[in-house]
Amino acid sequence: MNIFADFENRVKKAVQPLVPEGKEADFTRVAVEPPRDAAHGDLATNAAMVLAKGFSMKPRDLAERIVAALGADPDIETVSIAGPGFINMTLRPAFWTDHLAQLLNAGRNYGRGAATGRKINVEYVSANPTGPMHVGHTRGAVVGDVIARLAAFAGDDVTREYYINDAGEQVNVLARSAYLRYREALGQEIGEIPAGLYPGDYLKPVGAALAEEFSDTLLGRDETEWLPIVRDRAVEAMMAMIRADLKLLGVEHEVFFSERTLHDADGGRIAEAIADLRAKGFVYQGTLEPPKGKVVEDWEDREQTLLRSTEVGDDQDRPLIKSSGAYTYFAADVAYFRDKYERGFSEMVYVLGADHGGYVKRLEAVAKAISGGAAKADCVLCQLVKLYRDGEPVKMSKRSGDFVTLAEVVEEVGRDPVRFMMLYRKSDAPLDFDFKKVTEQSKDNPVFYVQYAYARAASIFRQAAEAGLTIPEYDKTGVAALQGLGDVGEIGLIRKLAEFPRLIGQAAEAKEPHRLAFYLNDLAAAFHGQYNRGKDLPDLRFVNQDQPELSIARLGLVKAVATVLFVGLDLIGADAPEEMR
RNA sequence: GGCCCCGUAGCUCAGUGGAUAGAGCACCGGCCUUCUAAGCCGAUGGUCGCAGGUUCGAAUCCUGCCGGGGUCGCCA
Repeated sequence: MNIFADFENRVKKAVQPLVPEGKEADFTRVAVEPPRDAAHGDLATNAAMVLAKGFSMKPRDLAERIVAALGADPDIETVSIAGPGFINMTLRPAFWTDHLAQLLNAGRNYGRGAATGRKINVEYVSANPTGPMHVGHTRGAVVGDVIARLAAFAGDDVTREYYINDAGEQVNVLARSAYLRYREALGQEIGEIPAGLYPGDYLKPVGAALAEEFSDTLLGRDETEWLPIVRDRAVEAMMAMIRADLKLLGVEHEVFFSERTLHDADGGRIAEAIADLRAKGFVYQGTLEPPKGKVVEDWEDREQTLLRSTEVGDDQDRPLIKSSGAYTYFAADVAYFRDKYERGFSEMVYVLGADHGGYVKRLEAVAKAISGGAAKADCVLCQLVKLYRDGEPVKMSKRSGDFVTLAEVVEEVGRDPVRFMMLYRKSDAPLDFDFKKVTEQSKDNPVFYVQYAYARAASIFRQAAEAGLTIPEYDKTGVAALQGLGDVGEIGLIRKLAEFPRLIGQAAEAKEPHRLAFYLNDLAAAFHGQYNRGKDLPDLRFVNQDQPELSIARLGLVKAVATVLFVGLDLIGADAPEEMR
């Protein structure tokens, strides 16, 4: 179904007999791509340029022989050599209409990859369970979610995972904050929330629930007694809130992994991981250098248990056990990676905020140390989102707890614009999000533009139905009906559609979901463009009373566009509306 | 200071080894007394931060600079 992969194989077959005696062809760099300029044809390959040296031939000479071999391919209409040795192919119109029929037969499975057998784990969001999701978490949530959807669609076995940081000091702070609200719920005067505790109102219901459950029995007791109880209730409540927020965004994880389980039984899982690494020779006792070029007050040079991560690509060895004997946060990370590895994943994707860029190397190092290269860590960094309202920056103050929450954003503009716009930029570039612009109904707003393309297709079908036209099933017998398509814009649309399976593979492989958003915008533009051509040239209109057969063929094309738009929007997690309100 | 990300048209950005580097916006010029709803068509606009290198070929890969952002911990 991926015509580029298809023709890549045809090119390789054509080249195989041309391999000189005693030489071997290295096909790894051979590619078949859509040419930049449509005037160059439908497909282009660099095979002659890439292989010429190994064959001890001149690129153009080799190209001529490849061209001769490809000339026998019945799907190729013309094939020519251009520039330094490009081989340009133009396919027969029947190939395109046949491909269109295949697309229509595949329906919403068009572009879906065959099962790869690869198990990949995508960890994303993993926000601390200390409050509601704020807008800063949104990008990573959407990016991770769509990376997972793309990978699954491309054929991988995907698990979406959320790491709950429920073992550190911040959840103790949460517990103390909730305890204050508990006292408040019992009618005590608590005054200002002390600095260092979480001031948000969202803890009031937690306090009330505690008062309900325990009445005043937690009062007057030592913190060591009430803290674990309050902490468990508070973390649970925060996670319920976070899940609800994520659901508003359409984001769901299969696994919520508790950090604390790694620490249970005296840190059994962590101890196992360290023992494992120790057996592999990566663990030693020692001291670290203070960071250079940065003044660290009260630097203490104490001996700790360290991971020799520099051995596997890290900049610096990392502490596993503090001089106090406690495990570091990093040690839990190591145990967590090992847990994933033991669950059979060969690729761990981490979607992180850009401020975690420093973790990339150490995570990659952990992957090498634990798996010996059998599994890899793949980090995707998401830059900040800046909020605007009609061009003016939205002020946010973290200190006062006056941040914009994810729920507020979704409530104001809707799930679809949020999801789409979070992808309308490379992850590692900062993103501007304008509350006003993302809901504008104009060509400048890609969310609207793409959804409108789908709605327009639906509208065309409604008109066709009124005109008494129905779309047949485009199975093998229906191919003939499509052969009336031949206008340059129509073939252009089919070419654009044919790029979809390739794009899916590339976006999934590179973990770059923004490519899908841009592709959909391009496809929508091509579709709107063809539609608009019908304004000046009535012969090109999709529905044309005078030419019912041609109209039916064109409806097949519209159906194909609608199908790919639907699948693409679905992968982004946005609706494909039948009409715009 | 080390490491990571970014630098492409006036603006916002695509383009992860291919051909004459693209899109939207802005600006400019037409069309918009009609059909297929939320405009359409066209033109202008570039030392791809700089300098080397690898390659048949570099915005893309490597090295070094310049500029912007992030990061550095026995924190979580």
